[in-house]
Amino acid sequence: MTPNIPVEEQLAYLKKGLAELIREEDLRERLKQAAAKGRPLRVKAGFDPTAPDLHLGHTVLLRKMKHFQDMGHTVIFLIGDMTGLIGDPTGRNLTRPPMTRDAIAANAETYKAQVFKILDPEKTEVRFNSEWLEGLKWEDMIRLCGHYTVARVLERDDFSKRYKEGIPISRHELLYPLAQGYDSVALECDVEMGGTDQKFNLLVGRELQKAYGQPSQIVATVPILEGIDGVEKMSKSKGNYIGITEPPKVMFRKIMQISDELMYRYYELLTDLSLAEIHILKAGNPMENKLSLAERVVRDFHSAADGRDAAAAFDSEVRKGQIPTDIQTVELPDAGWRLDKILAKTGLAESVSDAARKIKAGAVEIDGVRQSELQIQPFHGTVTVRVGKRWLKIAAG
RNA sequence: GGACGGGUGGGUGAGUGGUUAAAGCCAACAGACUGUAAAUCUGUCCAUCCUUGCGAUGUACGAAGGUUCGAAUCCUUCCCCGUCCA
Repeated sequence: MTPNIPVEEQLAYLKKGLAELIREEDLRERLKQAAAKGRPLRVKAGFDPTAPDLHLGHTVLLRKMKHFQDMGHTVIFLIGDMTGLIGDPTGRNLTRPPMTRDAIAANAETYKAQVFKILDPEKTEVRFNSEWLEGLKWEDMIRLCGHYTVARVLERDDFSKRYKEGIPISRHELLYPLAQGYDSVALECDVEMGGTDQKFNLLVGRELQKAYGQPSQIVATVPILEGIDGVEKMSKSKGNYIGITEPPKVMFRKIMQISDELMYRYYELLTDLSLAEIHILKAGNPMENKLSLAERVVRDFHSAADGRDAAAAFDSEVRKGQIPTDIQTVELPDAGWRLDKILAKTGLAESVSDAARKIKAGAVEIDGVRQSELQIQPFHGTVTVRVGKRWLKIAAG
């Protein structure tokens, strides 16, 4: 049931941090109806089944979904197992192999474990779009396609760009927006959310719902979070992401790596601080602010204790240059006393060649002594090896 | 079905018979500097071997063959992609 929160108050809360809301009037109206009938709104957001590793970029959206839950509404976490077959438009022409039921189920579990760090499980429906898409017959498909023109699909920015540049577009990709729109029809969504890059697809949902005799959903987009490089959007394939299941220390360090400018953007999109509060922060010490952001993020996805520990570790290891306390120990592999081979075998370097390069570059230390030779003196007991920012204890047998 | 054009290293993208393991740029990785931020500068960026050398060997420019002392570069076949015409 919807708690009795005044509509205007809900609206203000939900609007905060949105990139765009189409249309505000409609949402107000819908909220009123919901309140009058005691029926929570159905708010959908779709996710790709092949990438269950969520990163901070996804959490911008999840946070907003949570806000709808806070207002008593129902959130539908939709896993696009059918649309996932269509694949990533920016990728090569590799057709995605159909996922097995088991794989999809496993991914779903992984998703749940992650999203419920933010979402309230009680107010979340987890659904799969194969539930309705799988059963569509040719006739249904034809009717569905009949509701949308090719020209309109090609209006989508990335399609038109690819088309102009002669980059292949396969026919099935054009189905993606329709399928996603149909999801809204099947679920009778009141609101659909997504990143700003999803705007086109979200709008298709509005049109299709109309075509199927339903009121058009409200579309709410959230800003796209830049990756830690500060340039491209955060994405796993670009390697500029911070995964929400990454260990506290890694998470912390990655945040410390971002530029000062990006830091405030992260404050805006990844914390509940108001714009006014962030504005005040900007007058303060950037280093302190960044440390505090890093700790805050770690706390959100791990625990307060983890946040403190990560902060302490950063302070001692990075700022004071002390040796980490949690270095793993491995047995000395059977590689003779050639340092390059030892590094390769223990995974400190990608290959023997890579190890040799790193040694030459002066990135390798044993017990604090920089190494420049491949051949090392035999040692007894355990030594501490550093390669760049990676540490490992190696125990001689 | 026809006529053209194209497929190069993680990504872009040069290179049309010979210091080309393949320019430049981006990413990445190290080092310096710093707030281990960013920016900047420097170096590295296929693998293996050792005698660590501007060393040797192997592998690499869609795939398979062929021509040549020598091919990413020429020829043949195949695969894939785009454009135009039907």
